[in-house]
This record gives sequence, C-alpha cells and structure tokens, in this order.
Amino acid sequence: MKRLGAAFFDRRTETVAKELLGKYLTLRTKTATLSGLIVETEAYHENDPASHSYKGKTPRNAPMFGKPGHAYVYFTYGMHWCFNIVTEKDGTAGAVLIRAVEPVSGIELMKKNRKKKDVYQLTNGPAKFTQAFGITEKYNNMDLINGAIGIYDERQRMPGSIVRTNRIGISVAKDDLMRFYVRDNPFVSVK
DNA sequence: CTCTGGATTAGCT
DNA sequence: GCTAATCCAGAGC
Repeated sequence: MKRLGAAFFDRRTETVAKELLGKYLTLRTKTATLSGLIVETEAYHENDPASHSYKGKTPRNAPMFGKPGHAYVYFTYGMHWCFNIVTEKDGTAGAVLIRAVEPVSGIELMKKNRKKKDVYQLTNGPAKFTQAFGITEKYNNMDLINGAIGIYDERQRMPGSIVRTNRIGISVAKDDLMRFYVRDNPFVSVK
C-alpha cells in the first residue's frame, strides 16, 4: 500500500474526485485504526456557485484555499461534520467531499460511534462517515500527507465502473456533473 | 444586530 | 414523503 503524496492532490478537483474512488482512507489514533474504501465523492471547484469558496476566502473556508492534501472539515445543519480533501495548488480553492466509504477495518468501533449495527448504515453518507470515524473540527486543516489520516493506494485494486452524476443536497448548480461513485457498490449513499 | 438557510440524518406518517 | 433537530456563516441593515 502506497500513501498518496501532495502531487496526487495538486490537480484539477474533478480529476482528484474521480481518482479517489477505490483508494483507502485510514485514520490512526493511539487506540484504534479505522479504514474504509472510498466509493463516493463530490468535487467543489474554484468557480463553482455551490462551493463554500465561491464568494472568496473567509475564516471558515480558508483551508480550501490552502495546500492540497490537507483536510477541510466543516460543521453544518447544527449537528453534522463533513470531511473534504483540499485540491489544486496553494492559493486556488478546491476540495473533494467524501460522501461514502466501504468499511474495511475498525468496523466494531464504527458501529459503536454510530450506534448502529447494520454495516450498510455506518458510512453511506457524508455525516455518517465522519460520525463513524470520529472526525470533528480537530481534523480541520490536517495534513493528510503526514498526519493521522492518510489516503492509500493498493495498485492491484480496480475501483470498478465509475458513475458520474449531479451532486446531492445543493440548491445551486444542481445539474453540474460533479458527483462520482462506484457503480453497484452497496455503500454508496444514494443510487 | 438580526435573519435565513444549509455539501444531513433519523424517525415518523 | 415530510420535518425536527440545533448551530453558525454570511448577508443585510
């Protein structure tokens, strides 16, 4: 398993979103290792009306304008966290929202964190995934190249056929085809 | 300062 | 299908 470096993330947001499918996302703490295979992503690029970065840099969205390969974690709907991976060169906004993963390791801890026992309900949504992994503001702006969360590639693994479609839960740029998921994977949030 | 609505989810009808 | 939960960023005054 090879850990992905900054060069992977320092590219067009859309390209990174598509290529993240089939990669492993692993979080290591002192007491546990949680890992999942990324099966659903969404791209939010610089000149995108649906992106938090659209109207310019603010304290909240600043990580999106920062270094590629860092995390952008934000709080929404008064109760949920969403986890993004920053893309594009330093100074240019862009991020990929991780919407769903297929649980690989640490499944018992995910069940505990989610208070659910059905494995299909653990990580099939952006806020379900962060809850299962225990991701909160602590991880905002974290370096994913060297930090506790990393993205890993297992070369032999093929992600399968990729579906490209419109994003979920936004009110502008509804028809932009910026969502990507692995066809027929049962852990995708919405078919 | 006040107000609006959100890159969601769970639970009910 | 509908909506409460529950906080806060961003916009407008």
